[in-house]
Amino acid sequence: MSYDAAGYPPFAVTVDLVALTVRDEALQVLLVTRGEEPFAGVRALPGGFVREGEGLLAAAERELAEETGLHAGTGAGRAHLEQLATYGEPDRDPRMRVVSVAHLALAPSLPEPRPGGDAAAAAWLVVDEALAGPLAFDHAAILRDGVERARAKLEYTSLATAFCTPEFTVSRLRRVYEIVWGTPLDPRNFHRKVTSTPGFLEDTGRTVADGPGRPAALFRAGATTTLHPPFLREG
Amino acid sequence: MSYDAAGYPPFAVTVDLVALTVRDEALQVLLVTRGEEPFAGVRALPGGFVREGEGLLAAAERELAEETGLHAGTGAGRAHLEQLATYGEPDRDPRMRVVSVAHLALAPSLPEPRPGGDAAAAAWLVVDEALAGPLAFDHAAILRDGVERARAKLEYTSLATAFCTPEFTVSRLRRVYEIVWGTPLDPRNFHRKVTSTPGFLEDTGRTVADGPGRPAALFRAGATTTLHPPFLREG
DNA sequence: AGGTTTAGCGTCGTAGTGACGAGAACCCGT
DNA sequence: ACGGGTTCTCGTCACTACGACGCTAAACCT
Repeated sequence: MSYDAAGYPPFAVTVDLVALTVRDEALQVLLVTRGEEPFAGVRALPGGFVREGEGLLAAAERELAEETGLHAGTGAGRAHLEQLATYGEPDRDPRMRVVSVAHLALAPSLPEPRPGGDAAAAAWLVVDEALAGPLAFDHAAILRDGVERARAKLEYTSLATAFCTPEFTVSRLRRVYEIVWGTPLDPRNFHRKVTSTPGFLEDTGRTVADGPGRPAALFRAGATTTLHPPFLREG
Repeated sequence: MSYDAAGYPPFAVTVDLVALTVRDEALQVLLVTRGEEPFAGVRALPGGFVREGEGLLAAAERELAEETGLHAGTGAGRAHLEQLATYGEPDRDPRMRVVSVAHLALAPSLPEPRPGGDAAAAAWLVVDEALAGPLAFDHAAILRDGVERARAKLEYTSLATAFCTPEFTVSRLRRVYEIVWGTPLDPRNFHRKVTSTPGFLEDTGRTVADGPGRPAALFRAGATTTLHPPFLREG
């Protein structure tokens, strides 16, 4: 035991980011490739040390901006950001005792990420493929927890709109649900559900024609954050 | 900035406990009275430093056992324990940079807590009264988050049984819901709901007579952890 | 014995939802 | 121009879940 003078063991505290988006009809996660040991060359969640005088959410916002250029909040070019869980098993990092506060970020489809920051090449990967391959540290478990959190929150919150651009159609929102949940949904029942939930969608009055078929009405995210009644999976 | 040789600022990491129980027809929380500055004499959530080589959940289990004698897990004399959230604003502790991983513990009604451990006198307090008075650090926010987590999880999990003894009646379970949610529930509809949800309750075949009225059937918690469909508040 | 209290079952009306039909409004190929 | 394909949107029907509430069963109390 090497407690310091203050009577407590020192820890390193990091934030890791589970940044999810819906791209190319698939749920994708932002991963970096590690440049140094341990796990050199292995993919990992983006993250970094929390700085002195910096809050946990602020550190996650900084990491998100460094890796993607996105800022937290709601609105155009903004991503949803929330704390996910904290991982601190003693042996999760072979170098030292690290406690990692994982955060979940949800964003609309983006162009390629900027490979800036201290991280190596960052790229969006399909979640299933990312979980099939090796991930550094306990990041596979963190990613699974993040995906499950996102899936669960689609049920009882309006969080799916965080995967959409500021204005979107009902079918685009339905594709988000289908892709994140991995199950097909009836377009007519889905339309009835989301349009009849008060405060979920806000009509812009305009329509867009995208490919064949009747043009769809354009909506914005409404003020409601929690869905009553919820929108449950697997009847 | 005083980064150490390894290139990261050192943090103290603690676990704090939001231990809830239903006692005397009220939702109560375990609080200690601080013996030293800062906040000497002020009530606080029980907690302490995470030790070297000790996991976060293990540290929470240790704190829970020290303060209440309860052990985590399911079954007789066991409490439900899960991670709640992590609080790490730079100024939350005036002495040093502390990141606190809060945990939520739910337990059946217990005798008075053991005042052992390094903490001062520990006692169960009604949650509303605890929130009315001053609490140390950001513990009021942590307590609010813990109570809200418990209320939300009663909706879609069988967690209410964690507030009950291993064998209990339907009306006892209903009282748990009513007390935690703070709303009265129709006994007949509640009875229909919980007995018709497969896997929620397991009949022991026995009954107990408690006060006036027809004896009630005794149940155990079933294998189901998630409720389908959920049991929603405020229709 | 009769009143009170709680447990447990049943009934009725309504909201929510899955399955599905059908018209509306666009695209495209001929 | 016109018909076929595609998607959006509204509607119908049956079934389930649930809130409100009546009623009987089985204990306790005086």
